[in-house]
Amino acid sequence: MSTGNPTNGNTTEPPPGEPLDFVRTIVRDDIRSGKQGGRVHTRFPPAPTGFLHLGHAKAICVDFGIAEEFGGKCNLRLDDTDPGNEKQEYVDAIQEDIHWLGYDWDDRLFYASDYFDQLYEWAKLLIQKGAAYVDEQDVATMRAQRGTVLEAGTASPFRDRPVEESLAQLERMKRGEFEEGGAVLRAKIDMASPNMHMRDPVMYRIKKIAHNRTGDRWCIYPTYDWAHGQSDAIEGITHSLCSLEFEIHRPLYDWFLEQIGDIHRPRQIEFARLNVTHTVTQKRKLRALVERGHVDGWDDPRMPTLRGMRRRGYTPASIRNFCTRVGLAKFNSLHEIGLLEFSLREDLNVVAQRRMAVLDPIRLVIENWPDGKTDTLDAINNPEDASAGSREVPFGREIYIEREDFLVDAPKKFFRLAPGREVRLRYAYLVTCTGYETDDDGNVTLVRATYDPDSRGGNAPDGRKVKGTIHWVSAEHAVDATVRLYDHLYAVEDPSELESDDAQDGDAWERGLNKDSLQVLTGCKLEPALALAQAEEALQFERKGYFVLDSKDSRPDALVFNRSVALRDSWAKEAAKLGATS
RNA sequence: UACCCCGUGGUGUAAUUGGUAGCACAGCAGAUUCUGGUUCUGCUAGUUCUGGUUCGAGUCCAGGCGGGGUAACCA
Repeated sequence: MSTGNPTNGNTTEPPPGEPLDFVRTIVRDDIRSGKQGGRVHTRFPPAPTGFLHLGHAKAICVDFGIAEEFGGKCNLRLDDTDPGNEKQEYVDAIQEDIHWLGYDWDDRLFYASDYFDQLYEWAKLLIQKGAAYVDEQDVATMRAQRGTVLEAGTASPFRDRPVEESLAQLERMKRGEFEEGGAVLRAKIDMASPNMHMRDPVMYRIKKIAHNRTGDRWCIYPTYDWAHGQSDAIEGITHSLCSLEFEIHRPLYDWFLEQIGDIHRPRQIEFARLNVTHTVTQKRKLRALVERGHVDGWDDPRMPTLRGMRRRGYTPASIRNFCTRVGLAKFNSLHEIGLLEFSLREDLNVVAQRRMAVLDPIRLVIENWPDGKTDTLDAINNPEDASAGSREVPFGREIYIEREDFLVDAPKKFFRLAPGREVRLRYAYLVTCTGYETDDDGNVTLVRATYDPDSRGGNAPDGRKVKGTIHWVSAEHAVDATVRLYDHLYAVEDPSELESDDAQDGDAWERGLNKDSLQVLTGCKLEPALALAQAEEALQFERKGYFVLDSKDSRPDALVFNRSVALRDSWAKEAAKLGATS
């Protein structure tokens, strides 16, 4: 997948043709004009404070994708400047998930903490230049002094303390001689700036917490603003791509680099983060869903985390394709989840092995089939891929069919089984319904039919047309399984709309959850070949959807399958119309 | 309310930089089909508004309207 360009050193060629999004246009123009020596070097900088989700997938595709397309490189950098929330588990998971998505950083795995020493030296440099100072006020005071978006802030009494004093106090901060919150290092910029981030932002704060990588060597840690741009500079990043909310940080990003002076100057470019209907892509909200038990964990198949989607049966290609379809812009957009589902079906359609599985079984007895006789029929594994070959499927006198494929009183357009009607059993025989039985409540318990002995394989001997084909599973050979049907996490299209109104009710968005996002079906009847299903093997249960063996809960003697996505169902639309008009 | 960013069919995203508004998804209609799947064909539908510059404006200018972001020692 790598399109690296080692022979060309640091010269790169823009990709040919095709309209480019605004970021790629900038990158291409920079290459053409020779900026950054024609080099492209990006980075993906996640904080190791949670698992990667669909929103990250977009950023990964942008960061790694652009580097790849232009023959450049992309670093993986763990932005570990907030010890306490960071965990090694996340560091490992992030790497695993990026690899799974299909990207790689070679030997360029970095941590912001790799630069703590350099950052400290630069901090002293800024103090010496009179561009930073140690402030010993408490948080609340500083907050009050910052002013508001409407009013200018006021200067800290420490703002103009002597350079030597700040230098000495910073050293004391580093040695742990202050309590947490006792002092911070601040950039000296402009307390009246209309941009709040320029009102003497904090560069270092004290946290007496051991760091995942640096242990207890430090008790002062750089803030995002002080760490990020400098890390980019150190790594020789050319284009530092991030989301829109950092737009207002850009003046600060540039200011720090300007102050340091003679170092590499990356360019920050912001683009819109990914929003998808019927789900959320914010770490905070996903965490709440897990902690409040609305889902079974970060890898619940309903979660838009990469791990959840993987378990659900999403493929790396489908996610990557979705991300390129979604595009890159500065407009805050909300993408239909249908596009994600389309991307999944598109990929699965060509790779999934077809199998037959009856999810809501009802017995069908073929009255003229000899008792005890078993036939073995040939079934195609994948009509989209001849090389997938075929398999054998056993057939007998009693089979299971889908409850919804039989109707006592069927409308004309219902091309399935009903008294007196003929239907094809996929890859098997043509059968005609001769009757049915019900229980006391009127529920159908059994369907009776006769088969046409000359229709083996499913072809009518006289060429008569049989419009309907239904799937089935031999009762004698059926394998039992639990099947989990997943639907959208949220019933509402845009969960973010729920939280806006009432500030008191910060968790209002949870009320938009889809109560039926998980439906567990037990006693499903599968064809024998499904007993051999492997984790992450793409499967299509014919006429029902794409499924995958659950990688966590399935056992050989208690199979569990997850529905990745349903098939498009034009009959459902038709049926809805019929229902609506009658 | 201040500052910054952004407004193109239902959704999202293009338009050779001032010259025929294209593509994908969704929707609708039809064809094909041993999956009501797939595939194929056709259709519906759009430049936020008002002025200005120009032979010509989605594109440039001014103003309005609308949406988003920003007042953590999170990133």
